[in-house]
Amino acid sequence: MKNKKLKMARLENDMNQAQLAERVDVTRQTISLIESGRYNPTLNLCISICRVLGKTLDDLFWEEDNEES
Amino acid sequence: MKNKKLKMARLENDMNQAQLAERVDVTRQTISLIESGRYNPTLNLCISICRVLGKTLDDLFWEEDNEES
DNA sequence: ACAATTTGCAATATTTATCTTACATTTAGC
DNA sequence: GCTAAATGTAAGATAAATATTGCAAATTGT
Repeated sequence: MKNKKLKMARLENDMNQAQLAERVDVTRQTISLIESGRYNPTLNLCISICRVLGKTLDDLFWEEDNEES
Repeated sequence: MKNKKLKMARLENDMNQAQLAERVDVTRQTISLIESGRYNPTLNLCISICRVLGKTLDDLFWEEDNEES
């Protein structure tokens, strides 16, 4: 389950993975793996990402249990 | 920085730490340390907690940068 | 098509979240 | 005040998040 919202928010902010990674002080691979849904990131990292991208946790990391399927 | 919101949501649901821990499949200590702000939990754990307590990530784990001080 | 940039991905190493066990402290009922 | 339940906390072990390096694949602009 890829994290499309994160990728879109990043692109809205005109950043590539490397730039976002530097801003939140992780490696590019970490960002890549979060976007591809293969990492289970730390809350603090999620918050840092949200702050940089001007979003909230719900915006980027929350999914309603009743997402229209 | 304690997580008061989490503790309050837990009490609203009439649960003690042990019960919440069992529901989200971690140990009581993990819940205790998250509430006391000493743990940096995993996103998936945060989401599990939210689901059990009927809250969202923003409800329990987000703080506006401009919280009135 | 070519070159440059961006992204995906794999193996190994390091750090950190979480577990296990156990005990101390606080809180609530009686 | 006593007792039981709830919570705080600590040390060592384990699992998982993240780093590091390097290269391959995909994307973009020319």
